[in-house]
Amino acid sequence: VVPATVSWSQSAQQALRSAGLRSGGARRAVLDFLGSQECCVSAQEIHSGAGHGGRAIGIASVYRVLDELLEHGLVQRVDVGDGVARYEPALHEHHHHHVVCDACGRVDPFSDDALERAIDRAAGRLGYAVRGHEVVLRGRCGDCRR
Amino acid sequence: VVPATVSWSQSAQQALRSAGLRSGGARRAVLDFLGSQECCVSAQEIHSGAGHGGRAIGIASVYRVLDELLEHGLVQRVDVGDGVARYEPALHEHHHHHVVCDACGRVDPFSDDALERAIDRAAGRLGYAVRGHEVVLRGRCGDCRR
DNA sequence: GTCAGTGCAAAGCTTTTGCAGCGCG
DNA sequence: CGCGCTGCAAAAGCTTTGCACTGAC
Repeated sequence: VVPATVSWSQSAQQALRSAGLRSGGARRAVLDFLGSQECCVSAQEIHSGAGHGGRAIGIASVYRVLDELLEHGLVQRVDVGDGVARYEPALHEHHHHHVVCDACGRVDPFSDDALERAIDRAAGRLGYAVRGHEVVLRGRCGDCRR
Repeated sequence: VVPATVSWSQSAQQALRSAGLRSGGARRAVLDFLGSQECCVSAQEIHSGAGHGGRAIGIASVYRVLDELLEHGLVQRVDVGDGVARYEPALHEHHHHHVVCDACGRVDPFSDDALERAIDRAAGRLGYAVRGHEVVLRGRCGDCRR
């Protein structure tokens, strides 16, 4: 699935450029890092994991880039209930949700087509123009059940 | 639906007592306030809305009581993505989820049986012992669509 | 009388904002 | 070569913790 992730950071960069935004080092570093991730990551993880040319980027830039990406619908914010916001690329081909372990904090992705259909049907019955959704399951992971 | 909410604060109080916890003024005030709410409320809202005998309760007590309630499964934590945690009584008869307006921040509850069934089925396929879940839809409410 | 519960104040975290300077287009 | 992007540092929330005191049992 490497091709898909690579193309996300590229198409995201293009989308921002089309929106009239310039491309600086910090933004490129955040895009590259996010595109290389399997699942959601926190702002702090992006901060320590992303860098350009050996130099670290400012934490403020991380939050600013994430804000832009959110506004353009290029990333999805994920809130698993531990007080830190996580973010992941909005890949429509690999749409998924998350299970969180109450004991160790581990987060795993999962996907389910029937669940998606049920959500779409429920969303249609509300007085909202629904544009996105998020499902979080909580429980104990295999390791913590022992 | 008043009877249901009244009984929640009472049964929650009883549950805590059974767990060997004492019953102080702050805890009773938080329980009464939570039981009287229609939907999820933030810790700050509980702090300003709950009081006992004309005296306000400390914000620290609010968080401590919420922690106990969470540990005993008596409240559900709700995270709609604005950075503040919200809480509501865990009423198994009135289980529901939330829609959030991206524009004005409004939060509305909704429920859907087919959605619940889809979640249960999906949860059964994971290597987790799933004990709870949360669904958040995002979009524009009727007022903000104009 | 003992010890959990409480309130206040201070500390800890995540996230936001102000501002001077660099660098993309 | 102007204006947006960046980094640093300070500020702003929300939430947690320490501590002395109150009050439930």
